[in-house]
Amino acid sequence: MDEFTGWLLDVYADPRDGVTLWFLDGGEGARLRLSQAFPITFYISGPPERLRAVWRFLKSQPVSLTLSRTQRRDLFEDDPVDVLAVQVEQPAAQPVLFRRTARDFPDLTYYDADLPLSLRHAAVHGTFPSARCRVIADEDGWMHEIEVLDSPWDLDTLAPPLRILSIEPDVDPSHASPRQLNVRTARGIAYRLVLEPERALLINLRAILRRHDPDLLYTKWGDTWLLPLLLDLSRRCNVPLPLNRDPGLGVARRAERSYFTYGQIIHRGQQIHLFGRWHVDIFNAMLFHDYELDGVMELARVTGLPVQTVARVSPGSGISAMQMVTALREGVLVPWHKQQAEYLKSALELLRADQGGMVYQPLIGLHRDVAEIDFISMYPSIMERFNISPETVGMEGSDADHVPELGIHVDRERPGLVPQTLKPLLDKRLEIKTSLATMPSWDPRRKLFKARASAHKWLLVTCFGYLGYKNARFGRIEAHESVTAYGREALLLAKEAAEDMGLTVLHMYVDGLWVKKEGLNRVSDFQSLLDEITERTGLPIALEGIYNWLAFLPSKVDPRLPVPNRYFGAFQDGSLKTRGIELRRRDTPVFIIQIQMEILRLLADAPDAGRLTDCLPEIVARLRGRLAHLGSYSVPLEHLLVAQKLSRELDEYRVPSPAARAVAQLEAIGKSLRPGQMVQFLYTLGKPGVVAWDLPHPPNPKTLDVARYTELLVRAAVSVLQPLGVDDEMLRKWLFGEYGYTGLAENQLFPLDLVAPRVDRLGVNDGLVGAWGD
DNA sequence: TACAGTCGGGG
DNA sequence: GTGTACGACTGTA
Repeated sequence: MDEFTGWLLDVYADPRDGVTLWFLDGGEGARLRLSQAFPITFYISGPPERLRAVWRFLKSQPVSLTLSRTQRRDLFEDDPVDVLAVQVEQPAAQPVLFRRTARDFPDLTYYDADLPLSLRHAAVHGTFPSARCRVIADEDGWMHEIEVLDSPWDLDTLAPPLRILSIEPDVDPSHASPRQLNVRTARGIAYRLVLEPERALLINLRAILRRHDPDLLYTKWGDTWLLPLLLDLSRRCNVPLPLNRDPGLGVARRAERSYFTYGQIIHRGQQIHLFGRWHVDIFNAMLFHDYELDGVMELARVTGLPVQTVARVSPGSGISAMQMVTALREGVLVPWHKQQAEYLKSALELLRADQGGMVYQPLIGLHRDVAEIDFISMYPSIMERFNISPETVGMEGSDADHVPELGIHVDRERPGLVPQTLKPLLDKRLEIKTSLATMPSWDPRRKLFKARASAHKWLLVTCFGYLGYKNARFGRIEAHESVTAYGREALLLAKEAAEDMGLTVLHMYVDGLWVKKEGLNRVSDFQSLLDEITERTGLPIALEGIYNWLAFLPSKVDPRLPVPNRYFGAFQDGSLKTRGIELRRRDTPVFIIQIQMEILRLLADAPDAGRLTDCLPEIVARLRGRLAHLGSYSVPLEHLLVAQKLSRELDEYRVPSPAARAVAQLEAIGKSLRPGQMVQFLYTLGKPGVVAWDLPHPPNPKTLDVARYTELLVRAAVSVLQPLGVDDEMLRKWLFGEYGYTGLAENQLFPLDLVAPRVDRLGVNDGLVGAWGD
């Protein structure tokens, strides 16, 4: 028997026997492959005669299994339910057996049937990717004991010394033909491998893989281009390529797909998963740019999902995974999730879709010294504090709480499944943020902590969608309604607190409010309000910042109407916050974004926030410069690209939108794009008015539709100058007239706290801002 | 003018 | 195998 301490890298069902676990030995640095017996149980309920039938069916299957009758707890039932327990000896055989059973007995109810193996292992042994473990194994490679030594909730953990090999082509393969691969180790050893001749490429790459034996292949376009290409070449040239570390297994491919979630279409390229080694394609990973590898590792630790999985899924699946582990540990049955795609709504979708969050009508115009106060992780905090969970809502009890507005009760006595899952997450996020607040800027851990905080943020943001959605395993509509009801109440309580202290509430939006009072403009001035709100609501709250100036914009359709989420402002530290304006949209060309940002920067850096109009001569001069650039075709074409996401197949477009015309050009040369993929194009003169990027011949800059880009520029400029009293006509005169900036008329000079004619205000509403008044 | 198509949101 | 918020805004016919 051998004992060692090391990091767990991976757990997967082995088609040969049991489960395979990979460890990084902390002592010698060896990578060890161990096996473990790990039988899997799933449960079936239904009428007795049907259970007898499925019993006979299962007995006839060529799978080693044990059947028994037992009772288990269904979260949605008061009493334990009678179930047939099916224990399958070989974990790799279970998914196949289950699919076959569900196909032949679709009328029965299945539990614990479709759970990722790593979650079952997490529930039984407390394991998670990169966990430090003490392991006892025999000479034949069978593990006899495993003890997890650290916790995913620890802040300071010893990270495994991973060997990382990054591979990327010299150019983006969807836009050009790569000629070589740049291969690098984390220690800085670099190789350049030309793609042809193919045999040489394979032999070189094989040597590199053997020499460095990486734990992680870190690629660009590895899922969608590189690994499929290498696998294909390897087969054709008959040169085996050890992409897997586990030599007995082939790589796992998952097909590309387009699917709907969060109200929009998403395209996922095909995926290549490896065994005994991770493959992460940073361009096929959702939100990767937000939290990078550190965030991926953190997601794997807290969710228990494999690294290769969390690198590619939305964090929402992570919350679902955590709930499943909680259920498994508590002995609660996990219902079979029939839909594979997740039709979830984010918090913001839900608050608009029905009885949702509080949305207020802001006071249009420019305001000074405004404080923004936000509830921290509002909806998760509410779930945790008020014990909101599918099984606690609607339950009367000795310690039941009354949900505001709804007239239903929430049982506070027994911690719910969802709050139980959320509590450590909320605690850890708070701990991370607290540490970051006191961590000096030079501390090397800052990057790691920031990435972790970002990963946690997304986990918490998406968890609300799972609670509310009826297709979620542990979803229940009353639970989600309770959360939004508590949320509205909290915001109203906060508003009352502010008004009781003599502040004006300019705006409220779901989990934040904007307040001001003459003479208050330091952080300490608002401390008593924060304390008061915390006191009244019991929820954590923070001062997002104090704006030197802040503008709430009117609707372009009806200038009398405010838009709840179209605003921008400059905080006292000089940073900007913008919502809803052109620079926030991903279909806005970089050229336009830069200009809008430049204007905002000038306004944010203005020495006197009370005289922002003093910036106008400089702004107009810069805009004229930009226009001259545009007119002389000296703006880089990349900066003029418009990128839009395809919402449908080309032949489903009923109107030839610019994006559709660009795709048609690409189709004509054999490049087809799937729904959910981005198409890039330039606006050009004449018909068809656009030219797709990625055509074989670069577009002629002289064909650019300068007038159209000018239009976009003026529009973006007016959006941000309008609160200073500059309208479209005025700006055009200054930009295209002989004299340039000629000044605002006396009566147009911007006064402090300029406010548009006041329209009626909206209090609590039904989530639909447009539903009030005429 | 009608309506088709795209966008955001969270920190 | 499934399903598609809602309001603001822009573009086409």
